[in-house]
Amino acid sequence: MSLAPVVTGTNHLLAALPSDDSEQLLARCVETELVFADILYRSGDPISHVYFPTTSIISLVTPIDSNHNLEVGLVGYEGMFGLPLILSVNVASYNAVVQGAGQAMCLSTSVFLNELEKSAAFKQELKRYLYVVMSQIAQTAGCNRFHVVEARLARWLLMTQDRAQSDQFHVTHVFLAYMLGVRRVGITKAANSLQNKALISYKRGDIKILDRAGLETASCECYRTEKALYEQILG
Amino acid sequence: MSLAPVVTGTNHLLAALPSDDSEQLLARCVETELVFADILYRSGDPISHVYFPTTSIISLVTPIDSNHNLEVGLVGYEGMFGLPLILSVNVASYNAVVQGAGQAMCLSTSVFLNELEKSAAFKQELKRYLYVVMSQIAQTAGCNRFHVVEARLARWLLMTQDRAQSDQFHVTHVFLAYMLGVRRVGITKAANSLQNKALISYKRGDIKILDRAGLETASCECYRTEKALYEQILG
DNA sequence: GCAGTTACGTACACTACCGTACAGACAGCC
DNA sequence: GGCTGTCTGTACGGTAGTGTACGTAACTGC
Repeated sequence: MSLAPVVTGTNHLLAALPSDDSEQLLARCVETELVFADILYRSGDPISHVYFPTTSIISLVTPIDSNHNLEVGLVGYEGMFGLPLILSVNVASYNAVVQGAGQAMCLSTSVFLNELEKSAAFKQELKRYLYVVMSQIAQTAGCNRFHVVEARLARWLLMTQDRAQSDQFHVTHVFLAYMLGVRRVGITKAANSLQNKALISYKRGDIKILDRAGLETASCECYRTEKALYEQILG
Repeated sequence: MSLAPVVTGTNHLLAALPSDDSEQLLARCVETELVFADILYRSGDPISHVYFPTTSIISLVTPIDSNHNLEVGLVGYEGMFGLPLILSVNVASYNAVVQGAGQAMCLSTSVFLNELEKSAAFKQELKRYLYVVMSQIAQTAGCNRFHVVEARLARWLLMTQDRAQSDQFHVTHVFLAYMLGVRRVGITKAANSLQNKALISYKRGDIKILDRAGLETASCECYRTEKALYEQILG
């Protein structure tokens, strides 16, 4: 999310710590490979491990009713999965789906809670991150309510590009439809439109961002709002 | 939210504390009258006071873009306003609008933070409440995305009835339209439909719940989901 | 008692999205 | 080459919602 150049393979929350705390913490982390489309947790599950993505991306998806799911957040190198633990609740509030394969730093719950008590800076950092996530969920809520599919798709692509740290990544229309809570056909139309405007190109799930600035124009203002909030609170 | 009878004029979060903590805290609270339609805070404002409603109701409304606002949460005697402070962030994430006039216990931020440090039970209670609110926001997000206006209206009326602790309260179609993020006319149609089914009656803003069970059937399952979560975490 | 304001009802053309169905295009595999 | 599964494009009727406009009823105040 930062505009500063990012070293691939680091997690911002961990990197922002004082070097003492950071070294101690990293020593206890296990670098883990997250596999595309894996479901790490389902809403209601007890949380046994937390994840700090470095090159991977995790989607937070909330089940609404028997027919519907909706993505409410995206976690990449700028964030973490396992926030309920900060609130002393050991229950996942959302489904956690691996949306982009890659690496993540992994800690067991007990070790994580231990480290949390040891480092005030760490705790502070994560509390602020939780605040940002709360705001983002609400923003996403409204975005899903008011904005058209094409704008939401553009926003999603931008957010994913930020976290993928690459201008191309793999994601099919079916997957996007699931995330945005629309029909696959709705994505096909919107994606086609973005492609006709030469903002993106795609072929069998391989999406490439061609014109980032244009995509920002095509997206709703939610993208900028979210980014600004992150900078304000954690920048 | 509890099914047990509720003494009007108490706040659940405060009442749930050990009697020592509770007495200490109540001694520092100032009972305040909240006026209908007052905006206590706007998103981004620094938080100078926190509120624990007893007979009042506060709506959390998130501004989405220049044309749209959306209610993401409802705070009555079961909750509080001022949660960001628990995360050490002194910035309101949402607009706080008085949706039901009445009393609330009020604390200045400094006193609140002080009390928070003094009582582990208080802190624990509020962290759990924050967890519930986070989940509810996501649920509301999806509800707004997938469910029809009539079902959402029914849910809103039920939630408000719980918090108003009365089967009648005052709210106009315009106000409801603002909260649910739809046209006023959309509310008129939905409300009319509920009235024709003899579930509610209304006249110039005075709404009366006639058939609670029927209203629960007419509402989406989100109402039950939310209630169940609250019981599970804070019951 | 009239005027102004507030609350609710109805009507109309329009749009985004839905559910479903079907067909073409491409990739991997035997 | 042909088969199979995956991914994308197109098509069609249906619906819940939009923006706008206008009308009516009820309460409020001078």
